[in-house]
Amino acid sequence: MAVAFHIAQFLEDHFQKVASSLEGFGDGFTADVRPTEPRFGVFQANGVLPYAKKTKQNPRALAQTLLDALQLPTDHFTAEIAGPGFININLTPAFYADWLKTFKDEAALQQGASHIDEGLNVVVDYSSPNTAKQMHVGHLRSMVIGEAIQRLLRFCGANVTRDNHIGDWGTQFGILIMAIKDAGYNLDEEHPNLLEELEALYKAGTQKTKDDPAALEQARNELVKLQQGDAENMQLWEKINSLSYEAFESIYKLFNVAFDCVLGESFYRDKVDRIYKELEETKLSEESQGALVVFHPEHPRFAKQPFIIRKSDGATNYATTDLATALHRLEAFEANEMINVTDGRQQDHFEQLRLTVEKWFAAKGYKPCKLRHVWFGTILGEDGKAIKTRSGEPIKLKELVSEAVERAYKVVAEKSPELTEDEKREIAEKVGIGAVRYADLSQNRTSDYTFSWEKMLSFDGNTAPYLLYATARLHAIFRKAGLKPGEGEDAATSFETETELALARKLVLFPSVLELTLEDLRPHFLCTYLFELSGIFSSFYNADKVVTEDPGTQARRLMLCARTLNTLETGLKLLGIETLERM
RNA sequence: GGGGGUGUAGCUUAGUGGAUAGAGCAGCGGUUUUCUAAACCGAAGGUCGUGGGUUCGACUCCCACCUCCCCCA
Repeated sequence: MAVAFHIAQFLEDHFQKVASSLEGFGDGFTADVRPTEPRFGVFQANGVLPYAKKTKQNPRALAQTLLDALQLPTDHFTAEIAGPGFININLTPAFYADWLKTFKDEAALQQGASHIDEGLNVVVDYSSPNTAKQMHVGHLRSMVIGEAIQRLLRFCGANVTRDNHIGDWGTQFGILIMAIKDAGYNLDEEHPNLLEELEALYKAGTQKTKDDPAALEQARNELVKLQQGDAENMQLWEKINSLSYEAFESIYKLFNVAFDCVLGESFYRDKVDRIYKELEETKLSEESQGALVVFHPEHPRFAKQPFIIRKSDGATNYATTDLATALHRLEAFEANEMINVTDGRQQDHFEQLRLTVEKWFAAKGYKPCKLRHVWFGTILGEDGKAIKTRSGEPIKLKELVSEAVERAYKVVAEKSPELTEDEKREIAEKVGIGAVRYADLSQNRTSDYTFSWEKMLSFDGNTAPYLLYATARLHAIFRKAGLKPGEGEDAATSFETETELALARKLVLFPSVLELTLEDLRPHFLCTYLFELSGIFSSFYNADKVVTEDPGTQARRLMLCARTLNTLETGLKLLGIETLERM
């Protein structure tokens, strides 16, 4: 019999199948198999309890009936009834060995996971900065969480389009173009700090429009000219955008992020007429106080609170562009799912968008598409308020990264002075950026979290350095043994010690964690798992010597090390974190 | 005013209706002639914001209230 990748799923299916032909069980029964605490076993089926209650049967007797009928292969599973009617399932050392031999490397894990989201065409919209501005700490979470999510989906078999929806068509361009012209600023010259300078110009321009009504008028004129396609303003706008894109790329390179599709809001500006036409003809939109809006009568709030798709002055807005974007994604990518990764303040907007798109697509007979808003909380400073620099500006990502790398470098230089300068630099970069990234991903995305250099760069606790250290130690074992991971396992004897079994147990739970992480697109579940795995490995490492006299013992421990390393590296890769062989 | 989020140990936090609420930091006590001690082991620390309710079982679901954050007018 082939070894199941997702053991909990396999057991669930098996329980269900057996129960369906069993007296005492009927339609409402679900076995509810899930990982449990080590002291109870590997998995626990809780479903008998509520079912017995519902059908007025004795839960323990019912559990016994089910257990008798299961006929699980005893060399692989042991099961027993506990407490009021839980069924605890344990795995045998032989099963662990079989599973670990089957799912031996990243390709095998991916193969196992690939059916989870097979056939799903999903567009993930993340990062999405505005041009003419530098990326700052407010852009961190969307980029980091979005990247992790798209990697997870891809790993699990989805056909993913990574879409960076750039804010390149805002009203800020009126002021900016005015300021550029006033200052005689030449975009064709070399500007090492271009975006900083544009930001300064924009700031000065904004102030000017506040002080001087003539300037405000001028800014409006520049915007109108741009929107009408004035050659000079278009050229300025294009230049600003292309230079902004270059700056974004340098950040993406640091964070190892790339996109399949990079389109600005401007791309959709000739596509909004169709939106108006279709929403009007399907009677989803209506005029309200001069604006074109969509109400959702079935919704407690959006029955009254309008989704404004054309303002009373005729201007389009985010809603219009987002609707056009949804249509484009449906038609260009045949998307069945669209994911937007933004902060939680936009929940209303995306809920209205979702409702509108669902009704609109249905009315037009388009293929239905699931819109998901993956939102996240705020990054707080140590004072408990949204993080800022001392002067009150958001922290630039560029500066955040240099500080992270610099801080990591200091630690590396102190802890591992024997490494070459190049090695220290490389380690500092991976540890620094990995730390920032992991700090963000390891917490529930819907919570706000407190940013702390000390905590994220600490080598204790649920941090990137701790996980990276575990991978470095694993590499060291193989280096010392003169083997590659995966080699030297043939003579493996049966897992024996408590720490070996604990490690094996954790390793086979990887698929359950993938499933959990994917369900709500919450990467912190994967982080918690990797942290726990590292902890169990560290205990094992401390208790059980790998390179040892007995060939059978050494072989089986090498196998555990190779799988732990593979799981850690695969998991970290899914989070977008680069791993190390030494640190 | 309406809505959303949040509240768990001194601090930062995890927790899928399931058994005795888990971690990490800080503080306390141990472990190294042994594959990286950036580690490991142990003890201590909790009326899970408050009050009700549903349930065999509630940090988890429902209702009310309170705190802080945010969104919409």
